[in-house]
Amino acid sequence: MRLPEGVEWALHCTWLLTLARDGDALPARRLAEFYGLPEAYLAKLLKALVRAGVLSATSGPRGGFRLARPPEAITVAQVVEAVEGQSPLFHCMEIRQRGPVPLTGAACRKPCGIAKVMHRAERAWRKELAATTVADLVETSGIGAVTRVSTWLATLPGAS
Amino acid sequence: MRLPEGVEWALHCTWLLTLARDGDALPARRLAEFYGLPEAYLAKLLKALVRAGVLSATSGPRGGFRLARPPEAITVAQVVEAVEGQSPLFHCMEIRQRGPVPLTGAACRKPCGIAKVMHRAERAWRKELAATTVADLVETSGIGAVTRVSTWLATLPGAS
DNA sequence: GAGTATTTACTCGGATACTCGCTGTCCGAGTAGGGCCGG
DNA sequence: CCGGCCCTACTCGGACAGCGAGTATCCGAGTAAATACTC
Repeated sequence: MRLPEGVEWALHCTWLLTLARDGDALPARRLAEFYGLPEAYLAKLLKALVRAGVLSATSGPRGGFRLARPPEAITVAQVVEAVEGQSPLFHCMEIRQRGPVPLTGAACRKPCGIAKVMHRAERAWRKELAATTVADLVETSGIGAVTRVSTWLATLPGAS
Repeated sequence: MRLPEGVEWALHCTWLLTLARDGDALPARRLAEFYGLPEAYLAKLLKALVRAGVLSATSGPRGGFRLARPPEAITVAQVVEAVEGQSPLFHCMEIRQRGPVPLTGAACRKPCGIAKVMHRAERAWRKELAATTVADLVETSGIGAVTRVSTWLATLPGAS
């Protein structure tokens, strides 16, 4: 099993938009160009981020995407959930209720031990993702990564 | 994204084999019957558990699967990895090295902040899975689940 | 009855199709900036 | 020169194909028990 690659793209783009939040909005065309990604599919992901309230979109010339909230209020978990949907990694199929001797009734009110462990692990995973904000990502970015973005932003047509 | 359903099946079967470890080996046919699962596909998963050293298989009449190690020495993480393969949930594609202004050289020796967060979260996930053994699952099982298995095992042809 | 060779039925093991979600793509609706015209 | 109108080009938004991992399945190799036969 593997997390969709789009999660990584969404995180990188959100990080980039944080660095550029004082300037104009960046269209999907530019973001895809910067990271060498397929434009149309990246637009699909950014759309999901807009629906989740992480980004805001502007149509028309000089339009594009920008952060909908300050980066301190955007966690990595929220970006992941925006792309992935909020479906849990583990969904118990209740196979204990199947077969010739099904276990049903009051015995199944509580999840089984396997589901408990999987859910506990998933909570630990999400907790770590929620503990880091996009602002934290920017702060811990290497100086090389930041200057790389600044240099590229300066080459854009609408650079101030 | 969703974990494969086979992970759940493998965990339930390992748990069941722990309860039955004093008796005969259980063939995939019986396990699939008990949980109402497709026999051939379950056999494929059990095969993976054998390759991982979690189960041992015996061919021929009265053959089947049993635990290869005491249940205290089998963690949930090992069962998950046996089925899933040990590929990580998040694999950084290094998109920072792509595009018109690639970031290459010494700046990419260390993983980016996004990869760090994802890896940290994944370690937390695996740590929780490794903290629980199959023996723990049996101990915390409800009495209903245990009696259900005992009742069913008694109906088997080779029941002692 | 005991031992042995044979038969038999049952098991795992690997190789082979099918299905759904992630990936990738397209065109249409909407918007805002720029250009043109008239006053 | 200034204001208003129109046009254009650019953006997002939703709907439509392609591929790979997961799902499902089959048949062959191997084994151990049960059987039949012989002594």
